[in-house]
Amino acid sequence: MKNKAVTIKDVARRSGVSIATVSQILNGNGDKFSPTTVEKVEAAKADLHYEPDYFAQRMINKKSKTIGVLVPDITNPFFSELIRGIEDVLYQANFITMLCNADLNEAKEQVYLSELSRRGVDGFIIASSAVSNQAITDILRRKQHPFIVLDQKKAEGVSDAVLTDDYAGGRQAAQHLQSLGHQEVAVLMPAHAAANIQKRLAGFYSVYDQANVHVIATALSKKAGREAVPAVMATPATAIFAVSDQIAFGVYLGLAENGRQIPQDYSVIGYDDVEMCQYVVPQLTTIAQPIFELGQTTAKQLLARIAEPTLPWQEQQLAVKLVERASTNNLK
Amino acid sequence: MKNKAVTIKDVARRSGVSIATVSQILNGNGDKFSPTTVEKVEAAKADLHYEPDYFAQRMINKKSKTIGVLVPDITNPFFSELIRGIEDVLYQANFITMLCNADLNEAKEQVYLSELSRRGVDGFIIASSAVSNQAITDILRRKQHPFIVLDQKKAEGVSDAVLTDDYAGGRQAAQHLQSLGHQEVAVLMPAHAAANIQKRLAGFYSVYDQANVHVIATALSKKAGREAVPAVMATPATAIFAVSDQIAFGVYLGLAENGRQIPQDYSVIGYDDVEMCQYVVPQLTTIAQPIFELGQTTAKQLLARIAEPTLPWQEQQLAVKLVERASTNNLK
DNA sequence: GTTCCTTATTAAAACGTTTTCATAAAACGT
DNA sequence: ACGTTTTATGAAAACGTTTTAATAAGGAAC
Repeated sequence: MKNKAVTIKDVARRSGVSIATVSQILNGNGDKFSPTTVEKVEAAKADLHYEPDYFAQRMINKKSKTIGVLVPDITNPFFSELIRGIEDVLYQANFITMLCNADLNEAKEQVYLSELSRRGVDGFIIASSAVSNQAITDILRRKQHPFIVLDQKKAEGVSDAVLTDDYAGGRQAAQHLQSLGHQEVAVLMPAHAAANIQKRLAGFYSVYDQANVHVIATALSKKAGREAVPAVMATPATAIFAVSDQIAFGVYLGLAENGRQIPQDYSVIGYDDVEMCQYVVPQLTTIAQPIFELGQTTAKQLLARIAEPTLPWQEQQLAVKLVERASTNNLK
Repeated sequence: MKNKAVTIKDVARRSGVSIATVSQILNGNGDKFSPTTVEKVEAAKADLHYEPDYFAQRMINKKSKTIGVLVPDITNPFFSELIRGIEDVLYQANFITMLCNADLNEAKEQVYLSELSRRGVDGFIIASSAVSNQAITDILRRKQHPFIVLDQKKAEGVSDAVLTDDYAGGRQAAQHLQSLGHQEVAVLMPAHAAANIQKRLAGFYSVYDQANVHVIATALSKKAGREAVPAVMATPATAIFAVSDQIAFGVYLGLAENGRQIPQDYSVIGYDDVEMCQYVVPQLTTIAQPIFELGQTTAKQLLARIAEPTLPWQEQQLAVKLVERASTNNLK
């Protein structure tokens, strides 16, 4: 606590010029000054280890080259992969990303959102589904923060969005199972699922008749997947569509505990294509979302909006595709 | 962009008092003012949706109630669980945590570190092993930022630290394998491992003779674990000690690809006890680190240091324990 | 040698707060 | 009615920058 921070005044004093001169030179306008002056200032800066005070700077330049990312749960590999994609483009654009883990806690989400806002981030990426529209509207819109909501579309024409084609994903899963000869199938998904997950079910219904699909309410976790197994076994289903790989991993355990084999007794298909799918035995057939690319696209779009705030709202949709591995069995 | 931010002046004007009065009242010193004044100010604040400018405040109050957390790879479940623990205590203490993912990239790490520093975080938790001592010394120490390095001890008596008992962990793994009758065992770990991982090996050697352990250089990833399998099979080992669960998961796949069964052909034991261990088939026997608690302890210690910067450096060590599941086989 | 550009530099204002100190008004004691 | 204390409020300084407009000094032009 002894070193009182070195300020621009110290640099000015040591190099025998005014603070205005120091500021100019240090901000790249050095060509307007004589070489000797420039050199003196540079030297003084180096000697003193001077670093401009961030807060003082921000009082003038309102921009911070930072963007805030809000995710519901960092533990979920989907989000960690997503973040990788986001960081990939943000870092290259010299933005730094501040990540907040809302931890499935809406209050926390609010706190982080307003905190990031106060700290002058230049924009937000919100992957957290719990954020109520109200919170978004209140905080983000009033402060006119550029933001982009990811992986779900709450309201039309009111913000940018990047989505994946959930309907097609659900449809492909269904088509795959049907082509394998499964007549009755169980779908594992949350009771009050976000819009994107609802669409997966809708896509599924475009192939299977409602009478032949058994929807079982399951949270988006391994634990919930495991616990859903008895309910599945109470139906005539021979195949299971889990709307997230996490659920599917839980199902693996649940099935094993009940002495059932994958894919002989049950075919299972997941959703997301998290890295772990390849390491589980048998390897998990799943609907692959381009997670990394989703992050990249989102970040790019946010950057575009920051650069050009008056652009019309834009909505992008990324394709998904079936990745066939070893967890589904042909009944024919 | 039309609404120029509302400042304290606007509030003062609207409520017919001075800005000093507004500031006092809004900072909880309202009892020094007449009730009517207080009420006018509160009303004006509400009407105008006034929020004090963060940067202006920070120019005065140097504290930010934020701590920066640097991790090497958010994708790794070990770190995501750790972060959960950290956030758990930080959030309760009304601190907000800013997470930066160094992405195994040392340059990125440096950038984030200095960026967080500039932004006036009150302290750091550094779980990122790539940070060179040099960087820590330069940035953190010069600025006198409280910080704590996690999961490794680079230098003695130079900072706080929280560790787990890696030596005991390695030892327990070895004892378990030995008690099962394994004579020759393979250890999968990085060639230039961090200090904590080296200790696991040391602990292992306290049980097994060096001649009977076959160390195979393996990065800390699933992919690397998978690729290490042929090398393992070239040794007489009947058991595999992977220094992280990630590696062990890779080994599962690699063994399956080579037609070997766990635990009949090979016993495998992991390290960390990530949630996924329970979901893999067979369930993975592993050395459990108290990951969440590790995060909590670290955060608490940092908070203690911030509150009392002159405390002597403190070092805590947490216990680990063997969790026996289904991936190890008794040869006797 | 006066006028007029350049060129190199700086004084001062601004950013939006918090805090310290002074002051006016009211209340009190006598 | 007058000093004294208390209460309620505001003026101004400070935080550390960036930016704008002004100034001094040097040439060049005539």
